Amino acid sequence: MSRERKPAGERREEIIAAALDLAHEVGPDRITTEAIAGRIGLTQAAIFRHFPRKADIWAAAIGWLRERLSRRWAEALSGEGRPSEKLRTLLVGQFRFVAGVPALPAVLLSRELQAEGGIVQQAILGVMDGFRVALAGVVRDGQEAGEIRPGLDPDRAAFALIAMVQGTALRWAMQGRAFDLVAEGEAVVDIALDGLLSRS
Amino acid sequence: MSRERKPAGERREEIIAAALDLAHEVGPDRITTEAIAGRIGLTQAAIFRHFPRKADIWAAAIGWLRERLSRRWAEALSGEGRPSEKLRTLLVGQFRFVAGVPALPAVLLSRELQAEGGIVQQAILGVMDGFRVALAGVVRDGQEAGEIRPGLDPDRAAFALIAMVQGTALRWAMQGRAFDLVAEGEAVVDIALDGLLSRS
DNA sequence: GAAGTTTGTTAGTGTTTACTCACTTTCTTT
DNA sequence: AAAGAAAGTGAGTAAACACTAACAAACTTC
Repeated sequence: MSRERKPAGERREEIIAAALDLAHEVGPDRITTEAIAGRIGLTQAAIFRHFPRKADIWAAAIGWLRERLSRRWAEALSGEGRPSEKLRTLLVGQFRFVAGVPALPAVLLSRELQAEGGIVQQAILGVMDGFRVALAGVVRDGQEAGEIRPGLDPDRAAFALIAMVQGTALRWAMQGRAFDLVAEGEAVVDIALDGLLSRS
Repeated sequence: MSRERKPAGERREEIIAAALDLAHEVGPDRITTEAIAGRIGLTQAAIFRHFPRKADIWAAAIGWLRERLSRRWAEALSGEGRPSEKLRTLLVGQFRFVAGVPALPAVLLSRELQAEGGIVQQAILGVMDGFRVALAGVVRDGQEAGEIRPGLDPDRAAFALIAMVQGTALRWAMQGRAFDLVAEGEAVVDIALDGLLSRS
């Protein structure tokens, strides 16, 4: 009495999407295989045909996020524009991404993905560190171009900027996504960048 | 065969402390009443003598945190010093607090405390908003004293500063508390405040 | 078009977990 | 010292959950 039958790749995507949706709605640690199955119209047991263990769903979801994030950064970095403009693009892009995957802040803190000996967690941290290095590079470019205050440690500045983005996303998550994250994010980024720029 | 017997108030404190410890160790949504009981040397059933439902433990824990946070802010605000110094004290104080209650970031995002119709969540948001208003006030003072750039919306600046603090705490939590939060926090705060100050 | 593979179902199983109940032991009050 | 309240124990229950096993129907391949 199978209602619908789809190729495995497609079903895996559906399962990952459902998991991320549910992470947003009920929290990453509250998701059951039953809920995932229900959302895409399958029985609970069918999930295990595609992911032998529940933790594998998280590993796959993280991989999915990782890929999209890296691609987005690469695009922004290879683009044209002055360093200060690039910085803004990169940071605002982060807000756009989080707005599209609202579960992200909660997922990052979830212990669910410390499964498999924290390998998944390590992968995330690696991606984030890549972003930090990229940001620091742009800050350095900006200093050489005379656009950004010279007496500033680029790495520290990158940490501060990332913290601002993530902190704003955290507040957004805590307030039940009650405000427009991208608009608020732009305002915050503008204040932060203003502080970093050389003043004439 | 009761090993030890303590007055209810004391036991409640112990339970709250154990819950916060465990939230740090295994994550807020992974805590079991069994684990709490084990940590303080009681049987699981004894927990329910002090908190009829598990969610009540969270409500109490949040109350505990709320009280300490408010007290800390009040002290910093009533102190002496120029506005920029007060800002620094307030922000660094936050890092000290989080370092002392490392579970905090994860607890804030946990769905566990959306129990009781989100009343607990509302309380948290209220406290945080109080902090934001206080910060904005100090920023305004700083502007009037000519210490802080005038063309700046104090409320926005307060949001940005809080985001920086919370974002740094988030990173600290994600990295398994692997660096000295207070030291890192001071560095980040210094960069942020530098950006806000009037330059001579 | 038969054989094999892939994707799904139904019906479980063992474990974990919040919570209850009847009873005991310690502390307090008079 | 007796009575009553407060704090704890031991044993259990129902529900929820990840995961399994045996079978069925749909695609693929030759």
